[in-house]
Amino acid sequence: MLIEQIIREKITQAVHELYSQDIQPETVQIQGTRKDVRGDLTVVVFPYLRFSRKSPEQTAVDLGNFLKENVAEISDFEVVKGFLNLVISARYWVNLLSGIHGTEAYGFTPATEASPLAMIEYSSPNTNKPLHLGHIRNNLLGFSLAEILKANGSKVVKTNIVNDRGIHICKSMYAWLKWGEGKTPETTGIKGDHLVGDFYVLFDKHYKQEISELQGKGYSKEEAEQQAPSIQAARELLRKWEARDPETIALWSKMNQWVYEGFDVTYRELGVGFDKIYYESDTYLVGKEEVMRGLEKGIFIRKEDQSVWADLSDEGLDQKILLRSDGTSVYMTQDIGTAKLRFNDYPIDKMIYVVGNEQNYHFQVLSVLLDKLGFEWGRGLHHFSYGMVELPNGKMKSREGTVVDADDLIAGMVEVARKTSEELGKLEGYSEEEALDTYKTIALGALKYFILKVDPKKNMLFNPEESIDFNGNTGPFIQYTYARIRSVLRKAEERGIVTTLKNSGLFSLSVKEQDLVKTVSSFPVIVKEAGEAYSPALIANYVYNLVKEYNQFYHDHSILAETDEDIRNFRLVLSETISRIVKSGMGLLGISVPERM
RNA sequence: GCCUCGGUAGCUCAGUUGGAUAGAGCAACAGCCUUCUAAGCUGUGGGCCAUGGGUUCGAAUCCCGUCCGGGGUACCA
Repeated sequence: MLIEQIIREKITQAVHELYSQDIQPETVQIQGTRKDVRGDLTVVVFPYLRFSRKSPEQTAVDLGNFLKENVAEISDFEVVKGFLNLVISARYWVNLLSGIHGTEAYGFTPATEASPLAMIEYSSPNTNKPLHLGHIRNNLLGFSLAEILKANGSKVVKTNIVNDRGIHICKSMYAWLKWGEGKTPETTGIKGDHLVGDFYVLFDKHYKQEISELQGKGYSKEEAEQQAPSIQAARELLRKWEARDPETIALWSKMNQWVYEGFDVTYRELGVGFDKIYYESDTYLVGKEEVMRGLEKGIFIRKEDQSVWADLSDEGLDQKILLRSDGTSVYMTQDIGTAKLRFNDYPIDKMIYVVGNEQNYHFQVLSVLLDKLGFEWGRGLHHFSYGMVELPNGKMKSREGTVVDADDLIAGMVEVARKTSEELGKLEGYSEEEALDTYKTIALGALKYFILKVDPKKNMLFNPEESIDFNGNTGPFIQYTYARIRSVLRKAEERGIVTTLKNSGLFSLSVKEQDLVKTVSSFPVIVKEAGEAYSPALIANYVYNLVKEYNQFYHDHSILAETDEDIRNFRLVLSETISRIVKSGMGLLGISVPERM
């Protein structure tokens, strides 16, 4: 049993015996003792003053004496300012570490047959342009969240809804037909998603030009936007697509395929993936059917112009459009259809949407709409809402060209990792392939950690001028510490050191060593909290703190020294345990750790 | 206007269910490579936790007001 639990129960008992009051063990407040004060754990005694009718100091002394007599692991206590600081015996810490060291996948709860199934939707790109930094945050959060939920004993299906139809892709198609000269990713050597994105930009360029020309001829802005030949042509393509015109469908398939091949490369670089991919072209009609069903049942209303609406004013929300006056579907319609298909396909207990906070209102509405349509899981939807990535001059806007392209960013990071590594003279003796592999691991570690360490719900800032750091509170810092521990362990093995952890209780532990065991032992709590709060940032900051503590320890203590065998072994086991926690913690973030760097 | 999220060091961010003297990194300055990897470690400076009230033994944390900023708010996705 953990020492905290023992203390809780004994404090409960003490309050009962000394002050004749019954309290709940869970309510006993225990926290780590401040670094500058003697002790390991601290009990807050203020809540018991009204029972004891004594000063905080006297109450703390009473309880301290009781604990010291009744708990073997408590070797001493000290009272400072009414806080009861308990000193825990070295024997306890050694036992604790030994237990952790012997536990497979410490802190992880494997899923069983009976485990709930969570479906996580993330990424969800449009097929008209390449992925950018905003998508990276989405992808990393989604993937990490899946890993965290798995670690907490959940079955997980990762899914992606690809927004593959609509006017946006028709714009790229039109531009390609008109100015593409038959270019393909093969003939140009350009990654498919970028090539299609280039035509999207090209479309926009011509479109804008046409608008200004029309405005010069006396058209209003709105008229010009409607009348421009390019947009007319794109709309015509959309009509043909919806009419299943074979030629249009073929072109659509071809260009989307280019994009998917491009996306796959980026996904692979990021290390994310999906168990099931849905395409909007397959789901939007289902959504329409559902809306029509709702209309028949009288849940929705049709206005004079034939548009279909949901009136959610009794829910404190507005009216929401579900089908346009021309009968075409909107964003909401598609999400209804996609949700229905998913729940047909899987026994989903929890549906999680990883989508930016600009969609908060949308998901509030979606939840209510699904509920009204009679899906009992509607209310249970969870919108994992995250803040946007901002640039120093504000929001990323694709139309203004202020986006940070995902592929460019990754390539740049790898280049910096390579340079830094070469300057430091690391990785000597590694083959070129091994080295490149490590550079990628470090680069992606830096990028992923940079994004995941921030509280998901907050907006975050990315400054492209200052490339992502490799020093300090960063992924590479954590990876570096891991690599160094692995190096120590390799050396120990070379020297034939066999580590058996003795608990003679004859040696004492430094404060740092106790702190490290304490921090390590709280890993399961952090994993659980991260799962409940859906927050990879909790894991990231925990791992950083652990590694920071270890680094300080590393410089103060010799691990391989032939001093006292028991102490040396304790330190080796401690190091090994920490390396394992670091590896699994980083694994929850989708960050791998190199054996050398 | 209404809804919603945020405001902590010059900058980027932490801050457990309300707990002791507010925590890191970056940037600046001063040290530390002959031991296990210096992508590191140690030290110095840097704070009205936006602001005014309230709740209580105790508030960056909870409640109310104000100011500033982001996002959303009926036919974009």
